[in-house]
Amino acid sequence: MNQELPKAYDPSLIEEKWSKFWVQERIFSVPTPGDAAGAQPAQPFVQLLPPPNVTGRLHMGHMLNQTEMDILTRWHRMTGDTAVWVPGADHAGIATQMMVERQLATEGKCRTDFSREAFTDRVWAWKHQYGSAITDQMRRLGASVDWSREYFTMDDRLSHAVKEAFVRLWEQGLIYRGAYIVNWDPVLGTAVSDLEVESEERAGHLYHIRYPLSDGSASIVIATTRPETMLGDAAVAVNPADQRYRHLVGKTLTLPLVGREIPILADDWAQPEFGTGAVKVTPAHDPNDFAIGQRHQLPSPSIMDKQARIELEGSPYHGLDRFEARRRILADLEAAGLLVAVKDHTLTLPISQRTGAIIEPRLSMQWFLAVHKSPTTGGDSIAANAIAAVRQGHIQFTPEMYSKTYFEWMNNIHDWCISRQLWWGHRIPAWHCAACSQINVARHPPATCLHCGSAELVQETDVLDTWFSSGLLPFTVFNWTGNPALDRSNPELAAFYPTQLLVTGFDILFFWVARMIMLGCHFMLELPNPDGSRRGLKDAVPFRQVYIHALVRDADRQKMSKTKGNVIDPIEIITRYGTDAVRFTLASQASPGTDIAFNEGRTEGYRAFANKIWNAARFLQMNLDRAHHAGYQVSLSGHDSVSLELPRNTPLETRWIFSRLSAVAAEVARSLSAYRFDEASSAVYQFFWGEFCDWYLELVKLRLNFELPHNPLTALTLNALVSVFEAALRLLSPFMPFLTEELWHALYASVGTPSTARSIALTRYPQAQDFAVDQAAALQMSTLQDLIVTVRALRKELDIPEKQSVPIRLHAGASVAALAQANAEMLSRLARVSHIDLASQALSGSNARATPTFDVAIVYERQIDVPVERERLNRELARLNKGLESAEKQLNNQGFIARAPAHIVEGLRKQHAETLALKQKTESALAALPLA
RNA sequence: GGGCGGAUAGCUCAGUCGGUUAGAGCGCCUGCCUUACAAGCAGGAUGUCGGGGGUUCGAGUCCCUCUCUGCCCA
Repeated sequence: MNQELPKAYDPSLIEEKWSKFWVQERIFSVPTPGDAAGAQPAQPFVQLLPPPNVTGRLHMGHMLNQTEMDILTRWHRMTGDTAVWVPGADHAGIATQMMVERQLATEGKCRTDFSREAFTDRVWAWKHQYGSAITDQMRRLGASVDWSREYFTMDDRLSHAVKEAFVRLWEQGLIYRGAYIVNWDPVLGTAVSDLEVESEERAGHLYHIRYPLSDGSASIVIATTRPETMLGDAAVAVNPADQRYRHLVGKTLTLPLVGREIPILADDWAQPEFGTGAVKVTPAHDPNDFAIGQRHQLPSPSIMDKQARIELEGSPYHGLDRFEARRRILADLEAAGLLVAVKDHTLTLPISQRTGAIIEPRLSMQWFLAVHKSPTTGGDSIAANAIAAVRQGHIQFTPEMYSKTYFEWMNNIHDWCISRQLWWGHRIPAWHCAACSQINVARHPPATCLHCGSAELVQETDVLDTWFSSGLLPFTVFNWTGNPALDRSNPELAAFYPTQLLVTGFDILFFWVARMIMLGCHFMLELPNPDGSRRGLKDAVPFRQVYIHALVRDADRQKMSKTKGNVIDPIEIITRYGTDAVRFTLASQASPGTDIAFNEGRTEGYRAFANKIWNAARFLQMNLDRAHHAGYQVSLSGHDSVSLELPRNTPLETRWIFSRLSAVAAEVARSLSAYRFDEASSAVYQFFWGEFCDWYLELVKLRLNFELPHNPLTALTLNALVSVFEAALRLLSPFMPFLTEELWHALYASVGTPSTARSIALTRYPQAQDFAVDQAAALQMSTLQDLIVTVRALRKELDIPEKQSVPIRLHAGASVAALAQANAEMLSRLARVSHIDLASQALSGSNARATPTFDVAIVYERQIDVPVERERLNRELARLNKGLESAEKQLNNQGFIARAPAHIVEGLRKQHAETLALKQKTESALAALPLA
């Protein structure tokens, strides 16, 4: 042995070392497969890390996501799959631009002080300086990503692919430009998508304003919550069925303060019961009004600029902020006697997710992706394919209910506004011709207009929505070019597309997951399968499985938020407890569909678990040390060749522990394939602590005897011990990669053989079939455990000092009796039993306990606490009676006997008989209690 | 308003196809410094499965209904 392990587990001493080792040694790098036609890599297991914003800091959601992905990746890698986990970061247009603008603000500057190029240079500089913060944090989590494949969505390679995708969509007639009402964020000065808008209820007012008829004969009172928009009114609408206004339809009104004449028209949109039943129509500043305007061919005068200031040359309100304009207009209307009423009204305001500004619906020129239209090149629409891919089961959601959410959204999806009026992002590859005003969309800047030949071309200033580029990632990270010849011979696409799994939070189900499905199905349908056959939806999908994970909340189940101040910083908590303990905490609570209440108490518990394993390793180390001194040769032959044939003289506990190992391996595999991280981690925890440490290590102490130089039992046990521990470390390694890596190397060092791999992560994951299973031994061990636990409980009750050994009397069938006698050493060590007397009669009385398989009594003169014992027995009796009652009720039911399956009836009969026997014993024990 | 969930021990959650007396972790109580580990060991207590109704031989589990509660969309 080279180095002794410190007495207590200290994660800070080992974690940095291994996270550096994994990265520097490129342990998780997966080489590009040789060529597309060549041998496929084993079974691929490919995942994309949901790219964090380059501006981001690691939060608990990331940590949960990465823990789950890492457990699955390490597990698949160890089962022999080609596990590729691709990391990267998102340029996050809006967030990053805001970050840099804030930085400029501290220097007293703003974006418009710079040229576009100078500004984006600043953003790049920012990115180079701070942009790796989140990926640096990731390394501390032990995420086994392939860093050689790391990307940034603004890299040249990806930018090129984004441009290509845009041009192709344009060529297919799926991208159009037009003036539509969009959600305008006046702080950012850009359009944002519906998904980036949240709604908020606020107390406001409903203003009733009188609009006089142009002929002066009458007037109409309209109701509005946004009176300033009246400057852009194009009409007043009333419901065609509304008797109050029917006679006025077709007449014109004179718009107060403006003097423009506008028509009164009939439209179903006007609800008679809302306000006064008459609504103003402002097509350029309200999506519903825009629709009315389209139906009635109204003009749509725009009255606000990009900062939501009134933009109306010659008007007294020109240049005023929208809310200032509102106050002035209301005052002026009131002065003119036209403000009829002001009523309290709760209104739902659209709020920009990013800036918190009130969204101003604004008519503007934007670029859209048509999702319901078939491409001119043939095939189904983007939405149709995306729906079909899930409907036909090519993509499966876990939990399954998210597919409903997905369908709900996809079935109601609108064309996607993909343009943003930002400077940071992928610039739309379009050029406007100053001569003929036509648009030129091209892969390279055109010298002259394709339509009129003019050289007066101006490049489009808009950039693409960030989610457009991230929606392409499942194929662009594998070097998709859009060039059919190149893509057909691209070995990475051939080997790694579709990816197997996407693990992410529900918050980006629409933003990202749905967009990847839409764009993936659309583009990859064009590319033939690696074997040259035509690709169907089944293989065009970007991933086959989607696992939606839960939200990490605080210990009181509150959502973490900066304003509440309850945000748990993963790095801070890792520093205190170690990464492995935090990972295990998350895994142990991660079951599909359930939010995680992050409780530090549990993390403390799992740090104790890590410490427990650490100390088990020290125990092994100590014994290996002794073994070496005593001249024993211990072998740890290989991580994937545990002997399935145990030597004939293998003691019971070793037969048992191998059987358990096999069962736990099966359980972990079953759980992980169902994303039951909670069950998998609990199975490993239970095995390691509850079986390996609590029982096996204690029993092994009986067999390790270094007094005699060549005790075969000692030799055999030592070899089994290191094999089991080594396998258990492998079993645990996806959950606790740091600890297991350290101890695995230390174990090989202690044994004195070189380790069989550079990292435990590259060894074989324990499989059920790797270990000898001995059902008989398992059953015997379980009986002995019962006996030991029963004796311990009895001792406790009799208040026998822990160190004092006492004899027992045992009444049981011949095989159980023989088993106990044959393992008297075990009973002696674990239950301090000095001697076993067999009894031919059933044992009852205050020193005895009965179970279905045996009765046991302790020979000890001290009297028990009679009232306490009476209470316990009565409780026991009540429990047994309850069971009997329930069993008898069923057994007396003819319907049950006739209809229930035979094994159920048999089982119940057997149980009834056992319970009855126990009841009689309990009753006589009760009767035997002295009256006190 | 539309859609989707949830309610089981003090807390956080499991509970498979409806099947025998409903489980785990944490917490709590009692005893023990036992040569790997006090970050430990041993033992123990804890339930009207939200209320009501129905289906069934049998319901925590399936159906209806009510109450409370969370989320998404408009």
